[in-house]
Amino acid sequence: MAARAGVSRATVSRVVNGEAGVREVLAVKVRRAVKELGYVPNRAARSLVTRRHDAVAVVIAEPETRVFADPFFALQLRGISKELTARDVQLLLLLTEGRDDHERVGRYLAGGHVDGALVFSLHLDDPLPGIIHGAGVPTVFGGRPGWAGSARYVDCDNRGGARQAVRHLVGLGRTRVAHITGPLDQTSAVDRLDGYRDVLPAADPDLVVEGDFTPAGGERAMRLLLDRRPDVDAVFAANDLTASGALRVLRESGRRVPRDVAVVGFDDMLPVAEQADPPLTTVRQDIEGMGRLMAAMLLRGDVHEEGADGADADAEGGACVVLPTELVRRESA
Amino acid sequence: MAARAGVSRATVSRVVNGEAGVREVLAVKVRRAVKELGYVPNRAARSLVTRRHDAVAVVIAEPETRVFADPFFALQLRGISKELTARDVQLLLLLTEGRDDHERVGRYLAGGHVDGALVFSLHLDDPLPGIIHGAGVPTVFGGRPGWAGSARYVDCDNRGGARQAVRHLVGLGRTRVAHITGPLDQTSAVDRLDGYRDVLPAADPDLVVEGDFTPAGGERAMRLLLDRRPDVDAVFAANDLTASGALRVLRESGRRVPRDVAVVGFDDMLPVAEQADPPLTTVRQDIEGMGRLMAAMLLRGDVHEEGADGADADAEGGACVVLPTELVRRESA
DNA sequence: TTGAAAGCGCTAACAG
DNA sequence: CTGTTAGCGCTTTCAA
Repeated sequence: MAARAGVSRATVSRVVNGEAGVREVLAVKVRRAVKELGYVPNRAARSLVTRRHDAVAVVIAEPETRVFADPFFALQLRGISKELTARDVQLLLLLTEGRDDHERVGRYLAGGHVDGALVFSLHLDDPLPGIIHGAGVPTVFGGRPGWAGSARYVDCDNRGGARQAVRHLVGLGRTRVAHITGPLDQTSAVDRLDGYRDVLPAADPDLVVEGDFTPAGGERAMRLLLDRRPDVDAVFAANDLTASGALRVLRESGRRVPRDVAVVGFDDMLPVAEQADPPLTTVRQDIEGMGRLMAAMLLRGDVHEEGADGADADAEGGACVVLPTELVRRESA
Repeated sequence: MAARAGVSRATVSRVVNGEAGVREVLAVKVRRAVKELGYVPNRAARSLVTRRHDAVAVVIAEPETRVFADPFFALQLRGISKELTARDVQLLLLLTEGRDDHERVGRYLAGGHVDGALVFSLHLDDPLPGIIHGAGVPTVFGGRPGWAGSARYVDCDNRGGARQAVRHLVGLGRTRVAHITGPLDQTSAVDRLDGYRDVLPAADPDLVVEGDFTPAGGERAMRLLLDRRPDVDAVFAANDLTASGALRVLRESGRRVPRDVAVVGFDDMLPVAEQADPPLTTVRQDIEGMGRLMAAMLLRGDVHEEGADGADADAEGGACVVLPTELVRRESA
């Protein structure tokens, strides 16, 4: 390689890594040789000396299958992938299920094989985040972690979004606004419930039923709700999947949406929200953007943009970023 | 490390890598030192000399968002992850969208940074598989690739499964059995259609409508079907998502399932099939098992089992494995 | 059975 | 600005 270009290995290295201070003549020669030889630097050798890896781990802690039914992670992953690709950083996927895996992941991360970790852990009592935190690897969490500490994370404004949803319902003149929550061992669900309470602090406790972010959970909750408060005239569902289940039950019960009962979801998961019957009014969050932001934050730099990305420019080392939400009006409310 | 155990680095290496021919006394010392120091071998240094990486790339070529609405990949990924974890092999995720990405991925794989690739590419005209094939990396495809060549792949018996479904419908006494296909630029969709035709070679062409594996596509197709053949008394939908869309339209049209129209799906995607109204009779395939098998096949070894895995033991270098399917009866047919 | 020594392919000081 | 030199941490001959 160096021979082919007629320069020293050091010079090749400088050109390949885009360092300044190489005469253009030589740089050209090197680049030509690179092309001709199809030269690709050996990452192992490089990271052996630089002590960087240009790789980050994405840890998804999910004992349940449920997650996979939800396009949520997939979208976030895609955002992460885009950002990492733009920076030529590799994405290592670590899927866990169960205790043993936690240790394994902890060991792996502590082993220093990656430059950082992006972790998703839904449940408040999950020990994994703690383990990872202890591993001493730079980490950014997806969604606000459950503890009080000072972890860096990216989340959407769950509470604010919930307020938007409920205010919209109230603005429609609805007076018996129910809320089907998510699983309350996840901060996103808790925050959305808090948002509901912000607007309706005096709501009848019977109007709040716990769901689990699935359509089946939404159905169950909606039945219970109808049972306890047949006069309910609006429902804020903790996510679109839940809303779709609720819609089904409302239809079965002979109620018209939005005339009899107005429904608002959360997420704006397109295939769900748009296909719902009627199409769902919901709170949009930029899931893919959150993914990009997580990666950018971990790697300390701005998001590599691809057009005007409204999201949020300032990813610089901030402790946490909370992305705004937006109410999307369709027909259900 | 070597010092701590009072032996040479060479000996440490031998113990760590489980090579035979080290006196047990020394081995014990080394293991103790490893534990005490929390020593983790440096993968970069190792792969620099061994020229292996203990890492495989999972390439998911998907220009569309659609994939992510389908838990299919997620499940397969999980299977892959399990198998790789059992072998202490890292999973690198490569998501692509668009031409540029294809080249990038090709270059990456050709660069020899991984020991192999597991690739998912849905569309027959996708250039990516060819590029990867040309990169000279050991590769196993998820699903039968569209070309005639000799690629290694793991798939389920789409055609046989379709036959099971259609025979079941025929066995129920249905005489006007329709088929809503998947997108016909994917082999799985084509194979399922072929299976339908195997059983019903003389079926009215009007009974076959193209869908796209989504609920929305299923709705559209079902409407068309009802329009063209209002007397249809059974539908074999190319997957569960499609079936769920069809069910909705059937309900709207006032038809009873299965009394008026029997419906069978494909995949046995639990959250979809079980939640459907009525619960879906469908063709089950072991998606997670396919993932495990892909990994096992790539790495040339049997599946690391975790209990009695009925799937298929013989992953040894075989050119391709086609997993059996099973009809699961619920209420829709 | 064990240790000494060489070197994987690269980058980072340091001279020149 | 460029080349020379010295390792990064590991495995692998080769001797002992």
